[in-house]
Amino acid sequence: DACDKPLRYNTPMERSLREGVLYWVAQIPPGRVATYGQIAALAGHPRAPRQVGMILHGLKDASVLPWFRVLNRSGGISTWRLGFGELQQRLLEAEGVVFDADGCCDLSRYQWSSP
DNA sequence: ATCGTGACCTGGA
DNA sequence: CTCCAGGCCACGA
Repeated sequence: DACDKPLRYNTPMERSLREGVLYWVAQIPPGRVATYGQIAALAGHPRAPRQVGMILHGLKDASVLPWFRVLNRSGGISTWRLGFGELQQRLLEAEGVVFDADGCCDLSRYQWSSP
């Protein structure tokens, strides 16, 4: 597991969502990206992309999970306000992801599709 | 236990 | 294209 926080599962659905998010984010290969909505759908909660962000935000040990490969629907970074924007863009650029002047990358080129 | 907040997205106007 | 409403639920106080 990629999170050192004790897992409090109130319902099977929570278990599914949290574990699904951690699992699917870990599957994103270097140089590719996924969207919050995509991860939510893969985890079985197509209407809960917001919670994906919350779950990633709650990670204590973020180093073992490629959280930075998750972008918003326009291929942009949603973590500027939290101070992670610079880091996220730098990490992605180090993997070859190119951002345009608007701070977005071309999802048709970089978005990962699950096998 | 409740409550407010929020790394988001979709559909309709 | 923009704006708005509603969904969804983890998280921390």
